[in-house]
Amino acid sequence: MNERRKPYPFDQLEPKWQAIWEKQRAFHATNPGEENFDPTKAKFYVLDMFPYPSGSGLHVGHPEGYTATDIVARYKRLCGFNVLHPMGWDAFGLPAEQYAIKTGQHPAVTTRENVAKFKAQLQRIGFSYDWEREVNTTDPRYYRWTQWIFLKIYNSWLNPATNQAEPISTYGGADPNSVRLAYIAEVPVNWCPELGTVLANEEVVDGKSEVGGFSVVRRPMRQWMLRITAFAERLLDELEGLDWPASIKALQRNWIGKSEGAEIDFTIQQREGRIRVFTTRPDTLYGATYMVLAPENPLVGQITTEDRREAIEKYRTDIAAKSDLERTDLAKEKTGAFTGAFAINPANDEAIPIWIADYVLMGYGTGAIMGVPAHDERDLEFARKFELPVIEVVKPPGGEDAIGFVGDGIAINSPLINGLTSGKAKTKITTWLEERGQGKSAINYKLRDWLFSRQRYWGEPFPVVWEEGNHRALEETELPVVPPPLEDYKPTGTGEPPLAKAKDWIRYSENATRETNTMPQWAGSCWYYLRFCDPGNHERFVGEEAEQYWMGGGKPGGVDLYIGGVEHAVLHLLYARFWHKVLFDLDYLSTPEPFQRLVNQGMILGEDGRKMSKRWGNVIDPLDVIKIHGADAFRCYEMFMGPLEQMKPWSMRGVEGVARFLARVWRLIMNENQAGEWELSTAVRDVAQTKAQQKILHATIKKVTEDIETLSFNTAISQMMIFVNAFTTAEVVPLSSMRTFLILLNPFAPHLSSELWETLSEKFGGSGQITEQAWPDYDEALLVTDEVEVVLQVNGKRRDVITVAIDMPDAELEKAALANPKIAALVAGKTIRKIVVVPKKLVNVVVG
RNA sequence: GCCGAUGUGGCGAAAUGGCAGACGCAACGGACUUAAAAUCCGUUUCCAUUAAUCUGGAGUGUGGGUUCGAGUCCCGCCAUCGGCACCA
Repeated sequence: MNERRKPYPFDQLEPKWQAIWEKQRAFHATNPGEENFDPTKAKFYVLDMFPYPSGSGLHVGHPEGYTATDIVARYKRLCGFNVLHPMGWDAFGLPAEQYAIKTGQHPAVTTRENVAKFKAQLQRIGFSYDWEREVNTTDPRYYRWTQWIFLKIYNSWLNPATNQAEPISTYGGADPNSVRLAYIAEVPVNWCPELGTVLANEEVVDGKSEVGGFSVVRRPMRQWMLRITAFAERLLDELEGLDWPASIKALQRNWIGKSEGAEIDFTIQQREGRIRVFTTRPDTLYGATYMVLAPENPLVGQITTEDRREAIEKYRTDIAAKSDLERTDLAKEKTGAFTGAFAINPANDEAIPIWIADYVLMGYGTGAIMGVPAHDERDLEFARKFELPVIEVVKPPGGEDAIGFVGDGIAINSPLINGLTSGKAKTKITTWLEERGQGKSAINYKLRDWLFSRQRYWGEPFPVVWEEGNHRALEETELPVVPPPLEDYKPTGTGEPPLAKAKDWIRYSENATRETNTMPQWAGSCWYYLRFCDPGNHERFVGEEAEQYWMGGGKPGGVDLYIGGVEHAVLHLLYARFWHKVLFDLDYLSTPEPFQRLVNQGMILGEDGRKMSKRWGNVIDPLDVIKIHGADAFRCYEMFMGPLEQMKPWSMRGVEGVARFLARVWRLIMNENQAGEWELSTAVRDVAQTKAQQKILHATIKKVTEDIETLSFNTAISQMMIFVNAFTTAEVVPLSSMRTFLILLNPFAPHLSSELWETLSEKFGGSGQITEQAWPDYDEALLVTDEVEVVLQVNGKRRDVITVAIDMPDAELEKAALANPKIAALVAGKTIRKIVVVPKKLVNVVVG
């Protein structure tokens, strides 16, 4: 009912300091060449994954990572670094467009409103972003350069000789379009006939459209593709040197999906031509008793015999009607059909039947496999279903059953390689095939080229026009290509993008029309970290000097710390690395990798332990928390909950606990007078610290410093609590202890510490705000005391503890232990086998 | 199935191979108060035992191992979570 009294006036001092910081440009990072730039300072670039500004505003998950980076940013500034800590908006996307379809309101308007809301929320939490560097991917001044980078990609190719992206002009072949890093291809997309539109994968749930639940089919359409597969090997290799979580590296490795093996050519019986298969187990070639083509493989029509044609066509039609989900259902039985044709196994010249089956995918390898049922689970299942022969060709090392054994062993029933281990057999058979022109070693990747076009309105238009059926890139001077205003954002229903409705806009010239597809949402986020280095540059996507300073400086270079959610583990982080490498090859960038150190914050669950969602009614709004406890308490609680990377449930009680801690800090320095006003406590005096106070202060400096470096914010806060607990009972609170402590607290609770710092300065003097101070050093010598507690053990079990001089020699410690009555009693009558002495820690007496 | 992560009090969690449970929440007891809130002080892993805050034992998912000593290192198993999934 009646509002509870605030434990300290955060509702006044927090907005006060936020206004001061903004007015003073306190967190503005200066670029080389800018006024006040200090070349003696080292740079530190700490970055958040910028958000999509949705209509519902922030939830408590967003500020978790943001608070972590803010603490690091504030800490590094106090340590004397020139810190780049920016924020922006990844604002192209579906919700704004769908809202536009419903209401007719232009997505730009919706976006502007949402951005304002997000920004106000972030500012209320007191993040120290350099707002002068704010970027928005939907701003023409931004996406002009997104389009410019597309032109660079379009006008490049990967030269196999150098394994680098080079301008297309260095390509000597006849058809440059066949090697461009951006190209056009007919690829299957998710087409929803009911909605009359193409859907992104994320909009398809269980084979149905997310909206309406209509069925979605695969349909080939003309699409822009980016040749990311050309960089597969480098994306894989250069992952190694990055300071990223092992799990994220594993996810990317898995996504790239490198497989080493061989391509083997099988001739077709009584017919011209060959069928090429990819296998990771060329050593099992003698066990290949049949061959399977993907149903969509174009060879199927050519090789099928007349008597089998009807059955094959029926099978292909059935498969085409199936959704991806039905097709990949692992629980279902294997299906397939015999083509009537036979292939010749190059190892033994035996004829083996050629089947088609949907367990072979057109999109991986060559769309054809050799069936080795004895040593592949899927092939075995298929062979059993259709009664095909099973020949064992690998003997397991452990003597288990050879049929169904998929590991490495010894080759058998394989004249050329009998007796060899699987590894050696692979090499030998591959060499043998190579000599006869029937195969070669090969590497395959699961990674596919990036489908880069969308049939959407609210995205970056392509800087491309079409002339007589050919695509042509625009000149850089023609950028930005701005989308036309539309009255109706609905999909056309024909599969043509909404931009196709803008008849005037499409007409580029007499005989050229504009590309009407737009880029996917990932485009803008592929390079935003570069734009932050120099957001106002009108001449270049990022100035050379700025790029070299922020991305090139420092030891490995790049973004020094990047924090964000795991959901971007593969897509955003892989796409951005890809673009970065293209630009690096083309000499626009200083480093081959964008993000040196990556950390994923764990998800924050609701108080009920479930994922926060409207459905469960367990969503926490940061502003509600801030209203009751203040932004500093909110920040500190987010960090105190547990390790940053870990998933953890929210607890309002927990917030109260942290708020109590901050109130204790306040009351350590402030006192409430008779009139109910806060004034500086008379206990705070400019006196020397006691030895004990000095020790705990230095222990706190050490712990907080180390914990910030390792992002262990929860234990840093614990230590500060210990510090405060130790001082609450003190009758005299030394000024110097408080000043140092406030600097340590500043990155965590910037408003409170700023206010208290100012109050102390008013009374005792002192220069500058807390944000202008230097991070304190600790003195290791002050941490040691004259005496230490040494644990006494018998056979590894703690029996007593004694206090001794810190420098007591081992021999004396041993003596003291044996003289201890408890130890003596336990040792009496037994043989002492050994005595382990750990100086300053323990003595362990081993008896037998 | 494959890959990855995680298992510690009533709860969130701490612990360079060296006193398991720091810090916080909750709970209980006390001080202050007419009362409550707030604040401050204390207790709080479990079992047994005790007048006791003594004392003894057990204890970090589970079974082994290495070690004077293991939450921590090694091997096997179980459970939970996340990702990928007919990728030849």
